[in-house]
Amino acid sequence: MPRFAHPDFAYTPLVTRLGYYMGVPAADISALDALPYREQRFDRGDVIIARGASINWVVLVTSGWAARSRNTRSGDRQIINILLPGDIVTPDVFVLHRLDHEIEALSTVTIRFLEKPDLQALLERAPGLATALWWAAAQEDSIVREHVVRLGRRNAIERIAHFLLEMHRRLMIVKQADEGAMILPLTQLEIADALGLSNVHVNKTLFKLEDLGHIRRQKTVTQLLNIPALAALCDFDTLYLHLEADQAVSQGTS
Amino acid sequence: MPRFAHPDFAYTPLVTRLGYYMGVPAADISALDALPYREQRFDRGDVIIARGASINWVVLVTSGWAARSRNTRSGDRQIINILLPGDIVTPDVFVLHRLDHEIEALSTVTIRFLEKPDLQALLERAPGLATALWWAAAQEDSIVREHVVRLGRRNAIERIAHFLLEMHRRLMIVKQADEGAMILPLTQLEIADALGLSNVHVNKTLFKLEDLGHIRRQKTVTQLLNIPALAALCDFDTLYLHLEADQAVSQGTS
DNA sequence: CGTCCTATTGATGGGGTTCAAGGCGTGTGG
DNA sequence: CCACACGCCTTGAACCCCATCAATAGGACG
Repeated sequence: MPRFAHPDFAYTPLVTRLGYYMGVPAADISALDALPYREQRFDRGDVIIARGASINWVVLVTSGWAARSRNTRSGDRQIINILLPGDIVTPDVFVLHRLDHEIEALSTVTIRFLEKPDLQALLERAPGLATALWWAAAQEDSIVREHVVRLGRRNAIERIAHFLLEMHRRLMIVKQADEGAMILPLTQLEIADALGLSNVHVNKTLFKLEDLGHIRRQKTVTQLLNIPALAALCDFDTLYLHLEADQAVSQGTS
Repeated sequence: MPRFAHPDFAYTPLVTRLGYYMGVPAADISALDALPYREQRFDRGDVIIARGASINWVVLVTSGWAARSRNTRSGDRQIINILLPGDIVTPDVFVLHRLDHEIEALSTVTIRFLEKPDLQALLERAPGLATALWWAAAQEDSIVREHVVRLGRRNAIERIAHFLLEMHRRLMIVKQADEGAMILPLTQLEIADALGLSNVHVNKTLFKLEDLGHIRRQKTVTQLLNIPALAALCDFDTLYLHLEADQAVSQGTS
């Protein structure tokens, strides 16, 4: 049974994550944790923000998993992006007045609400924080663009391999995963709704990945037994995560 | 043969587009046109910015069509978003140092390059412009999210209908389309690469839409003969375009 | 100890891909 | 000025990946 690194309790996950963006003083960034906030817990399945709702707070994920999702007329659901601890739920709250999609809890989550004026005042004092937050928002944009490629031009096994690798990388950034293992609190239906597949086919494809010896699953723990093989299988390239610290290590292939 | 509204020659398409964002003084916005710039023409098929290139300019589309795209190892291409006149090619140039996808010319395009410091200085003098540009960037994010839904949970005919409606709306915003017609300088292969389909199936599906009497095609001109029927077919809802001027008119359905 | 949700597995069918061939328009060079 | 090449469109045929349907098993929870 793999052990998981302890989260860095000194900081909120977002502050931990922003540390990946080089060139900004740590003091600027950690000032974010000093802002007054309200926190609320939601349970799996809860709608955190409804589609069409007006948004008036800066909203962050502090713990647990959530998702941006859309429900179609025919009853299908598409998960647009998974939101992990450290993700910004409402990056555009200063310019968009209504949310065009739904925010949904995928596990028990803690959501932090900041007052817009509070953050605005802080950003004027700490311009480095503004830059770092902008980077975080840009990173999510990039993740969504990669999701488009995943849905448009990869088959089921490639989509799932790519998805697992992305989740693992993103969890590592906020110190919520081990080198080769992570906790995935997702049902196969939720993976299916993220990847544009059916739950049945997700199930069969997960077994295919296990039979290949690339992953192992035990309850909510997913082990990545052979990350290079997984990356080769789906042409995974971390350029889109814009982790400058990585650039010396892994140069993009294609 | 439909006639097309004359573009508003007084302004750059981006300035025209930013006029859709209410509550910002027009003087702030039109100051954008006063910035010094360099413009360059590209021909269909040219790579405007290569994947992995470092980005040092604020880049805008002034005329013509371009695309964000990715090529997979197996030789497939996925078009992530179509860039029209008035679109911002590098919204994240101030925080990301390399482009994770390719910018490609889909027709003859004029690309405008602004110096980062020039724009930065202007934004300090005209904060309303900063807000409006942020809105434009947020609108593109939203369009990409909708693309995820389109790829993940819609079939071929719905994808194409939805795509045509989106292109028409976006062209209307920059005064490049008539009420019921537009010029689409795209090959069927390019539509296929945008929608995750094959060119063969795009061809057959376009005929299906014509047989239904919803569209008509003559060379590069595409007419939308029955927009309500098209919208009903694919569950098109403009909420994701965040056009405040529309909100009184069309409330979201689902 | 029933109930509900999730996981699992097999069978069937269809939407879309792939392969292949022909037509059409446009540009280019002899 | 014609011949040819090339890119794009069009159409048919065969196939396949994945959806759908259905039925069972396995927890978690009250």
